[in-house]
Amino acid sequence: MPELPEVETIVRGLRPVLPGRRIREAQVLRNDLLRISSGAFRAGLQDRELLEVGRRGKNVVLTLSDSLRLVVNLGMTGRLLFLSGPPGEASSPHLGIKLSLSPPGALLYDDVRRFGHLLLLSEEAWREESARLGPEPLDPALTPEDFHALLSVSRSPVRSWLLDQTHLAGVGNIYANEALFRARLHPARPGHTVTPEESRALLEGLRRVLTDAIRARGTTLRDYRTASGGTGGYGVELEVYGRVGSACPRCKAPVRRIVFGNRSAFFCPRCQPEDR
DNA sequence: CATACGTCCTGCCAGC
DNA sequence: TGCTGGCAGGACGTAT
Repeated sequence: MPELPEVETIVRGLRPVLPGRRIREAQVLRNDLLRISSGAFRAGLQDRELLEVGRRGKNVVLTLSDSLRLVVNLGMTGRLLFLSGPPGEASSPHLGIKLSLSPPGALLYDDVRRFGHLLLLSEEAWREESARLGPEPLDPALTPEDFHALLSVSRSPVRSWLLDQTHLAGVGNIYANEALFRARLHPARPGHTVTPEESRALLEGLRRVLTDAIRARGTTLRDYRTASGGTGGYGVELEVYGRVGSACPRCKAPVRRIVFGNRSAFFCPRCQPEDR
């Protein structure tokens, strides 16, 4: 899916265009993207103003009038697209939700696999949801000491730990693997064996990778698009993710792929030795 | 409680 | 050419 850099890119694309617009009408073409009835969803959005656009972890958070929150989680293949001007026949085969806006424009949610979902929550309900997520990796308030304290109480492989949104919010498989490469940590290292120095390097690597990816407007492997429909350019900068067999950019050893936790992990066996 | 694994869904691509 | 199996950025539910 869209991970933190992709969601942040979408948010930055929507921020200049959504606030100041009102939802004239909501259409639900795919019911299973919602956890409430489409009638309740449509009624809840109708005539609400769009006030703010934010992000928490991998969620796009739209603040509406009456402090309601429309929270969009894009799953693996979700797209959130803004169309300006009068509603054209913006038809995609997997269009799930369409919000018609005034002044004229539209916000579309499109999702091939439909692993994503949209929530319409009160301010209080959103606060509770948000509290279940871990800290934001780019928040300067998260210190290396905090980070190590969180990681070092887990017996999970560090790659799995990074993917757990209750530990840290926003990291997915691409950037977890890239950060581990930069920190020279084997993806299967149990969290509690990671030293303070190593976890400092991991947090630094993670922050560098995430900020570089935001600068490139994210990684488009296949489905991800920015809010205006563009692609992300970070794919060419990936050092290990998806690069089985190609030369490690540091030492030229062939990149390996292993599977655990039902996900692929990519790493350099020489730069990221399992034992230490 | 923490951790591990299968599952949801569709599409694409390599290999036969 | 056409089919089949494997794989995909996520996250939830269930089992242990």
